[in-house]
Amino acid sequence: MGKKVSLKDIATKVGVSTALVSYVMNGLEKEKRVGHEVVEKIREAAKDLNYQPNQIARSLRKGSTNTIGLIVADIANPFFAHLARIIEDEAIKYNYVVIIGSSDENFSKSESLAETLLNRQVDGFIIVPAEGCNRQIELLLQKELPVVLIDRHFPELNTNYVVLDNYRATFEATSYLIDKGCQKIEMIAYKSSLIHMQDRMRGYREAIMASGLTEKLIHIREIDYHQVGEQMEKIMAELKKKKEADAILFATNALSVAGLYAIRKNRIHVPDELSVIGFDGNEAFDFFDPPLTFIQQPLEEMGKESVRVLLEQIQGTSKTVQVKLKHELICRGSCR
Amino acid sequence: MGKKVSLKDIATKVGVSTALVSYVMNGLEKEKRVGHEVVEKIREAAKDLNYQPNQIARSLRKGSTNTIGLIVADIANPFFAHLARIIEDEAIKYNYVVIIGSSDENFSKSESLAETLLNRQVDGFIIVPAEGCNRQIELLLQKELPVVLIDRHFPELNTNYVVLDNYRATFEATSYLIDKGCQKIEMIAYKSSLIHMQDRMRGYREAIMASGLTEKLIHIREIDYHQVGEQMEKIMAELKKKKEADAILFATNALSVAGLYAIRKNRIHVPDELSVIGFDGNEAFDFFDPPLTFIQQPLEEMGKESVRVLLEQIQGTSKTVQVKLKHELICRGSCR
DNA sequence: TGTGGATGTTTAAACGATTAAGCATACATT
DNA sequence: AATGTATGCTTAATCGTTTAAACATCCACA
Repeated sequence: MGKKVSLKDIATKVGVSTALVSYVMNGLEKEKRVGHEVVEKIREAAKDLNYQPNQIARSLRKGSTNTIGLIVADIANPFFAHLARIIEDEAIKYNYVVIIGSSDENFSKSESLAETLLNRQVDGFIIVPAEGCNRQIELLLQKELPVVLIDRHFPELNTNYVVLDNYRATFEATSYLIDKGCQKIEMIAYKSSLIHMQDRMRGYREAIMASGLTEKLIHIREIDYHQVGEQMEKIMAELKKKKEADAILFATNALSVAGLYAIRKNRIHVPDELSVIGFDGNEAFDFFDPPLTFIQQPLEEMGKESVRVLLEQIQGTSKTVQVKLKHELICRGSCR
Repeated sequence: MGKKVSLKDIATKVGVSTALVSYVMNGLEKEKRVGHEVVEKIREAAKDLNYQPNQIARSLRKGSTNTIGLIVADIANPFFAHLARIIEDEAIKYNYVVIIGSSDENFSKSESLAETLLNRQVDGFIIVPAEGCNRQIELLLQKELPVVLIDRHFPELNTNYVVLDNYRATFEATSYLIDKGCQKIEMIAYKSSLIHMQDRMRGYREAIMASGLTEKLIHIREIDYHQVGEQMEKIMAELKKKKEADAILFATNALSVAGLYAIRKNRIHVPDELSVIGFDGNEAFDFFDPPLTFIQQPLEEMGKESVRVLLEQIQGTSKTVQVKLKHELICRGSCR
């Protein structure tokens, strides 16, 4: 491996100490009063030798790595992939690099990921926390590590977060269905104590109550994260047979997609037989027949904001930032 | 920030030198003949203090970071997102971490990404090279940096790569269309000199020739990467009007999706009016009506293999590994 | 002639780990 | 008693930066 060029090489070539070279490389030549000619020579030598600073050495010395650890549920999920891309682009603007890990909604995987990233001295975390991550997040906070939660948060923990106003999103989506004349609206959600899921359920529930419909019409199906396919299949088969619902509201992107598969398989006609609202944009929604009406999250804003907040924390603010963003209901043909 | 625990802290607590602690932490207690009791004490202290090695310091000293740099075209693209996930999972098994960057098919972005990653001393690269990256790849090779190209490669460069057998994929897909009775088959590809695109075109061309159809039926539309939407729109509108094609073969995932949008917008009926074959699996393909027939790449294999090859290179093999994987044609309703 | 302030440069410690080389002791062998 | 060797531990250099502190000139001014 053709030996890398170091500060020392430049110093030797120019005939000065490494300190001067370091100053010049960091643009401190004014402040540190480096002579004009020397500055020139160093610049030239650096160019000649094609010097590239060793970030590892720099990190060790400075105690910061300009690296962000990003933990998502699954980077293969388009929602998180898109978010990751936005975060990556935003981070690089500030000379930060992102290391991504997927937790699969599993808190012990999440913990071990965080440990790995910590050992690599990331300067801060952006985390989509899994169920049961409370303790892990608390530990990070105790160590005074900059953390921003995203997509979900823990109401009992005083953390920074950037999330959707989930309550409002499902409240409005449900109200929309009711306005369209739906009465027997079911919600399909994950079985999860996480606040984003709870809020989505609450929005649905309260929209029904607020509309004057009877409480008996509240019907939430909670699906296990690891058995989405099977359970969804069952639900849809049942719905088809018993015709006990006239609308469905899905609580996440993955659930929506799985639901659409099952709807199609059971030949349920949308929107005649069933009105449907999905969560998060997705190409699959566009090609479903009819195109799906869905709750759209402001991904761009969410990603950028989370980076902004994190960098602020890294810079050392003590104030906690909690952001709730507004959804947009994209109306298309899947509601009658 | 609650000061991190270092080797020194353990050494002090136990009353030995850091060398011994390092040996024990790295499981060299046998080889380096560390006393039994001391080993115990060190282990205990490490546990008590919850010692976590500082990877940065370790990297600086060892000259390797256990980090892989992954450069893809766009991590928000499901194809690359999925690939990234597989690579991430595989890498972590070997205690490697992955830093991902998106080049947007832009060679200068790709170069600056590589530089950023290099400064962070990644041990090797897995790269989906953009057009014009030849020079960049050559430079990396000159520096004897482990590199594995993926998805595409440069035939003039003797690099490691793991790619699809693209020629065969489109050859067989085209033959399949011909067998089904299609005669006026068009291919929609990117305008690109990259070998994967060229091979895909060649497969299409030669399949037509091989089938005895006239050369005049070869018709490839090359779309600019940055104007996919507009150009696709035009093409489909034209096809609809002039009815000069009875089948279409898309050359990539993104083109397929864009194409499907345009097909739908122009109310072209598949497969009656037009048979269609897409590239790479995608949820959108499933919900298109009818579900799309497509060329499926063995993503899992591609990702795992690329990591395997890269780690081999990092370990210091001199042999070059070039892998071509076989596609699978997933037949569904989009070809008459 | 000495004091003080610019100006320009070097020295050396530090970050936290790894590791070759050296030191000390105990014991066995001749 | 002298030598060899196995055992157990320490020392200190090293990786490539950063940066506080010290040092060395030069010039001005009283």
